Amino acid sequence: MKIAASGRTGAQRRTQLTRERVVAAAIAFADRDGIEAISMRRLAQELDVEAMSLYTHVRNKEDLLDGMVDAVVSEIPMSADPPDWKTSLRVMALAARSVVLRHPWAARTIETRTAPGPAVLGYINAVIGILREGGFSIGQVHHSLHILGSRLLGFTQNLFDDSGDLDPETAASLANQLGATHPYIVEMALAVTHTGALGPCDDDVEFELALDLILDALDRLRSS
Amino acid sequence: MKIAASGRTGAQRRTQLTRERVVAAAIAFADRDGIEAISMRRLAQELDVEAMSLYTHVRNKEDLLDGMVDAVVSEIPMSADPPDWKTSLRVMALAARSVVLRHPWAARTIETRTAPGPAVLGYINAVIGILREGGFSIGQVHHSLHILGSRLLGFTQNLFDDSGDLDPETAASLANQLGATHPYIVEMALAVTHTGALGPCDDDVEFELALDLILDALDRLRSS
DNA sequence: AAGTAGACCTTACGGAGTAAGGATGTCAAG
DNA sequence: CTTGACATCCTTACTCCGTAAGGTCTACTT
Repeated sequence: MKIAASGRTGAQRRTQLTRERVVAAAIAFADRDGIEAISMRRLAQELDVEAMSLYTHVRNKEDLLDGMVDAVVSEIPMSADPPDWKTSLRVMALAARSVVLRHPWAARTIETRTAPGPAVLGYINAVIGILREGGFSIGQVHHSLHILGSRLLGFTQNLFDDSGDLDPETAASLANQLGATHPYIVEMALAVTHTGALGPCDDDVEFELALDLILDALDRLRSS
Repeated sequence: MKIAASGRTGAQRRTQLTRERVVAAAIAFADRDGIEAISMRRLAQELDVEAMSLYTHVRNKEDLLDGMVDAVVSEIPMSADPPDWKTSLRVMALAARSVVLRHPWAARTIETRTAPGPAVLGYINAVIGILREGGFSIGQVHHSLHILGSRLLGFTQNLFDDSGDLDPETAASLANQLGATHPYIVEMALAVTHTGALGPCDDDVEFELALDLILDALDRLRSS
């Protein structure tokens, strides 16, 4: 019996609420007032709606954050025809950085995500693809991802960590699904299993390898 | 008139609550149940005390987290007499990593801190000291910190960001205070000001420089 | 004995996320 | 035109959070 409820013709109150509109509003809100300003109630207010209505389009707040991150990542342009791997990667890293700088909350939020969305998968697939096409072996690509670290976003670290603990059945079906659109990710993921070409990822040796590469780089910086 | 309150002789209920005990309990709790399990109420329960009692020893929850991070950083051993800069840094990075791995919540929590505690300051001072003694110029040290990035903890990024926006007066007194114990930090901080030897830090060029160094490192990795 | 200071407790407030269920509108089948 | 399924949005209510305000108790000083 609220005025607002009876004064309009139901669903077309203004424009239909959708997941996209909710996520977009959340991003704009976070850009303006910071990520900690986002609560379901306040976001709802921003959309001229009650808090619980958001749950029609978003499973919960975590899901909302997932959506925000994925939307931001999808802003990163991907060059259609890449030159050599090095400039491709360079351009990509700079593009990613500029996008993340447009959304100051993004870097921190990305690091708290656990499941990658479609845009994130596409992005990672592209990165791996650049390296593979550039002549890197699977093992070298794996090392490279560890070395690049958060430099091209930050969620690459934990991406393949769980690939070991799902049964072979679902793993195979998942690989088939992804294989069509994200072949490089599947190749990488399959290599980083107990039975794969690389075996399970040993974070300790990866860290040491990356560290030594960087220390050598510092050495060269020193004598220049 | 509660039983718990009258059944003991006041302050020596078990052992006095102190900031150290509160922080230590919080760390143990977070190690066991994850950082998101920590609430003032639950932590108080863990210490057999009411929530508000914690505020006698901790300004607020942020202060508690600050304390936790600083305590963890203080666990990182620092070699008394360093050999060459490269192995010193290597040992330090590996030590830092092993400490952070003992506290899975630490990496993420560190990145949300804004003000460094004494242990963090000591740690950063030691890192800069290693590089300076190793023959790096101030500018080279600055670049190195950007390149190392989160590899030796993660909070180095934003440390000097605010050094520009405090008036010269307090800056000078602060420099004097710190100078005795943390000379390398002061040297670095003074260099990264508008009037300092390096001028204000341009994050964009720092990022590009670090990126290019890493891409070159990948290049060498590829042909090996 | 009286006063002071500090450690700890009680109560209470506003805000968070979200479970459960109700109202209202759209639309297809009878 | 009616009916009923379905989606969207709202209402209410619950538990938990951080912490402000003020009370009580103990130990120590004077």
